Parts: sequence; structure tokens; C-alpha cells
Amino acid sequence: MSSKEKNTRTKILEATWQLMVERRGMGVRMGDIAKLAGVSRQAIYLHFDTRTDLMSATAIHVDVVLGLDERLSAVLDAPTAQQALKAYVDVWGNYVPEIYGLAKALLIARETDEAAAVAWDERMACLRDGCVGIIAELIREDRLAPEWSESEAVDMFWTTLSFQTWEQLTVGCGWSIAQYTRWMEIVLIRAFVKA
Amino acid sequence: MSSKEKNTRTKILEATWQLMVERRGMGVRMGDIAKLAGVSRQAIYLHFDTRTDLMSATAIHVDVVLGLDERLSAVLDAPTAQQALKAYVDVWGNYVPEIYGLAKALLIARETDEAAAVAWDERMACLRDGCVGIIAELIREDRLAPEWSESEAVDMFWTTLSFQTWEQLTVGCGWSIAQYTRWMEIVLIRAFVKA
DNA sequence: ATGTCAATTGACACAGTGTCAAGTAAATCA
DNA sequence: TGATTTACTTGACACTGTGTCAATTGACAT
Repeated sequence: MSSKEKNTRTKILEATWQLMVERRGMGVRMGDIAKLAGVSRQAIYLHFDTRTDLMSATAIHVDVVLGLDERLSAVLDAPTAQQALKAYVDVWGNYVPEIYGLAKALLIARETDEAAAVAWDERMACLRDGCVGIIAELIREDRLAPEWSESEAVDMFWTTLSFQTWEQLTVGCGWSIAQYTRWMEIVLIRAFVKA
Repeated sequence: MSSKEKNTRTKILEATWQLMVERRGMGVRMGDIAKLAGVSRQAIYLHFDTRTDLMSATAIHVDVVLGLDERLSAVLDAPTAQQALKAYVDVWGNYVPEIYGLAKALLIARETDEAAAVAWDERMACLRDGCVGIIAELIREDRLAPEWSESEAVDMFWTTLSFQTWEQLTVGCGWSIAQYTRWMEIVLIRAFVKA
């Protein structure tokens, strides 16, 4: 029962992913996805209620395939908080290009669609978890700069690392990933690590 | 000839502004704007080619009325670069709420619309100008942290100050404007000002 | 053979933008 | 005064993309 269903469903998810990446999230219509997946447009609606539902599902599918959670949480094994911070920036900076188109689409849909907002927030919550871990470790090592409260530090850390910031620096300012990670590490360490 | 035209045009711009602020940029249709302005929907198209054209024009209108350019550039008269930086963050942090809805709409339209992209980029270029001024002044005072190149410092400063960062911290994390300005100043000074 | 299930096909409703043509009402100019 | 121009109105319509619906096909299972 589920093997054939899963095949079509997966074909749709993969097609969505591919198109979202190719077109950087723009101008991807249900018909285009159906065509690439080799199914009828209506077949998509047999598996997903709405376009946004499909986007959320694709985001989750991609996250599972690429394993962001593991990549990010593995980082927390670093010997010191400062090293964990650097590794974290590295993992994130190199991960974003792989999800750019899809993330962008979800971010736009987020403004008008409750389901998209939830899907996006879930993805970003996992990024935040890592920030919480790093700030907590900094506190444990007594290396957090003293003015910060834990929650404010997490908020600022998470925001500084955000998808939008990554986008503005790389796409907007033309930075390489190496530039992004280098300067991001400097800024974050100066902001949060006691001198 | 131009007095009546300007009246209607202005009525449309003001209505657009009001609705965009009220609804935080969401679900504002041409018909809604026309209704509030007290003109027919088609009258709008006599003054503006497309919805995006209207949004750009409104953005410019608002900028003129509120005088962002002056507010931002006045700041550069501060006695030291560090004081200018603080004043700059203050002006910007308090300005954003006044333009939030419109800026948001323009930012979303930016992704699919060339004219919107241009309008947005123009608005943000004016923010960037101020960043350039402050970094230049830091260099003149020999207070810029030594690792930074001028252009990279400007990119990072500008990005850290961006609309999206403001939005994530205030709307997303629930920060007050005071919190935003306080922590933003700390982060920026640590990142860019030599110790 | 019969029922069920996934998928196809084509038609359609709906929302919102933008277009078009005909008409109105007031100001301008002769 | 009457003719023209200008700004605007009115209502109809084309277009795009999403989501719905009903009738149909083909395969597989019992």
C-alpha cells in the first residue's frame, strides 16, 4: 500500500526540491512540479492539501535527507564553547546554499500562510537550539561577556546567524562562504566571549 | 493642471501608506486603496502603472515626509565616530516602526518584481551611506578594529543593522526598541571599534 | 467478475491585477 | 456661448495561478 504511494509522493518532493533550488524559489508553479515529477498536476493534490503544505513537506524531506539536525548538534561536542561556536558558524554557513531556494520560498510564504510560518519556525527552532547550547556552554565555562542575560544572548546570537543575514552578506554583498564564516566568527566572539 | 492631479495622486499615496501600516503590508488590494482614497480603482492606474510602481512611489513619498535621509545624515555631525554610531542605531531603531508595513511589503515584492527591488535597494542605499560615513570616520580617528577592510566593515555593519535583523529581534524575539538599540550598540562597538 | 485504489483528464470557480471603451462633469479657451 | 480638453468613473473583460470536482482508466487483489 505505502510503497507505490511513497514513490509518487517522493517523486513530487524531489521535483519540488530540484525546481526550488534551480529557480531560487521563484516562479515554481504546481504544474511545473507535476511535469518534472512525471505526474498530473492533480496528483499533487492527492498527496498535499495546498502548495504551502507541499513546501513544508519538502523542507522536512530535505532536512531529513541532508541531516541538518545531526550536523548542527554534532558540533556541540567541541572541547570548548568558543570552538563549538566556530564550528557552528562553519556548518551553518555551508549548509545554507544547499537549501537556499526552498528556504527563500518558505520565508516568503511565511508572511501570508500559517502553515508555512510553522514550517519555517520549526526549521529555525533547530538553529536556535544550537545557539542555546553554545551560550549555555559559554556560561558554564564562565566566558559569556557579563552584560548579557542568557535569553538576550541567545536572541542576538540566533538573529546574527539568521538566514536573512547570510543572504544579505553573500547574495547581497557578494561575499564568499569563507568570508561569511570568517567575519561572522569574529563578530560573534567579540560580542559574546569575555575578553 | 497639476494641482488637481497632485491632489488625487497624493490622496492615493496617503491611503496606500495608511493601509500598509494598518495591515502591516498584508492583504492590501488596489480596490481597498481606491476606496480609502475616495477614487475609483481605475483612477489609480491613471497615476501609477502597476501595484509595485505605487508601492515604490509610496516609499519615496513616506521617505520625503518623514525625512529619513536628514535624520540619518544629521547624526554624522556627532563629535566622535563612536557617538555617531550610537546615534545612528538610535535613529534607525526608532524609524523602522514608522515604515514597517510598507517596508515589509516592498521587501516581499522585491523577490518577484524588478521595480520593487530597485525601490527597496534605493531606500537601503541611504542606510548604507550612513554606515559608510561612520566606518570612514572610525578610520579617520584610527579606531576601526584592525582586521577589517573598509568595504567588509561597511557590509557587515549595514547587514547587522538591516531591516530583517530589526524585525527578527523586535517582532520575532519580542524585544523593545530600547533593547534593540542597547544591544545593537554593544555588538557593533565590540565588532568595529578598536579596544 | 468485482471492488478498490492511485492516478488521469478536462472543466470550472475564484481572487486579484491590469486593460479597455464609452461616458460624465468641470475647467479652459475660442 | 459653445467646443475642446482633462481628470475621473463605470462596467466589462482577459489573464494567471490555485484549488475543486466528477467521470474515467488501469492495475492489482479477492
